[in-house]
Amino acid sequence: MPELPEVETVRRTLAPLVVGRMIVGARFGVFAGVVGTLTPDEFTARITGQRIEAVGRRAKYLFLALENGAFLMVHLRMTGQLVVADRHDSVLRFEHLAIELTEGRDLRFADQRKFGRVLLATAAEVAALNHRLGPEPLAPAFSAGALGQLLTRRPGRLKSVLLDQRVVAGLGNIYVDEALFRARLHPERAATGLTPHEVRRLHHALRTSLRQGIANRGTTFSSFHDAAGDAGGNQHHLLVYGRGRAGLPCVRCHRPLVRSVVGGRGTSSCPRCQRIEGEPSPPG
DNA sequence: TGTTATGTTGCCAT
DNA sequence: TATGGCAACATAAC
Repeated sequence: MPELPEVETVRRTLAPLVVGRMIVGARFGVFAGVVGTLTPDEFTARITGQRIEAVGRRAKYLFLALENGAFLMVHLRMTGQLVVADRHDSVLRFEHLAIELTEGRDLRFADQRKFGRVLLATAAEVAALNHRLGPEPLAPAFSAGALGQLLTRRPGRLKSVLLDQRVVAGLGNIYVDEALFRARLHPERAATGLTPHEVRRLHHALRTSLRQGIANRGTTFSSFHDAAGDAGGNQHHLLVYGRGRAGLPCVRCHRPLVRSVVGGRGTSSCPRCQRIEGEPSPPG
């Protein structure tokens, strides 16, 4: 679930709940590997006493800036959740870490599949990660021309290239499928073969899909919740994602959507509106 | 009850 | 070096 709009939704709900509060301790569940290679004691010792100064996002990463210049770098992967709760609230299902804050609050990290991580990172490590990632698709500098330049250098299928975080950062399976449908582009088109007009359509579609996701506070299928524990609403506004398997009708041409596998990822698309060759036909 | 799919990404082989 | 497949894990649905 957590792609750029979901992570941004967590950031927005988390920030007012933790910024300005100080870390006073930490508790661990059975999976201590959630913090990487540090032992629970090391992790706890290094963050205790630090005030949380800001909550930032880059791609699908969240960064909690600590006053000593270090960062707590969080990646939710598939099923990670970051929730603020009261100290005495019951342990969450799949809870691996509780960072204890002032005023009796906890920042809890839960993750059914144990892929997510809460890592303590230096500013240099954060800068290195930032350097490895492609541009933020909602940043003002991310123009259609910039997208076109990135795509011309990337062989491979369009969907796979868009999912590569080094090309554009923050896109995932949901929003790529949504954007490709909006742009009427087949996911298996060669990324280098788009016309300038198609690149402009894709650029607009990406930003529209992401902005809609944020406006709806993220897409919740099962596990995604914001830092206050609330589900998102964007699942009610998806055009194609998850709809190909059942062959639900295309909202544009009303013919059945199809499911395929592209780059190992389940993919929903409209075989009529998203053609591999040439311009798609008008609806009807 | 076994098989398959799931929002991500890093590793390994080619 | 770039790309594609798969594993990491737990669960739900078929």
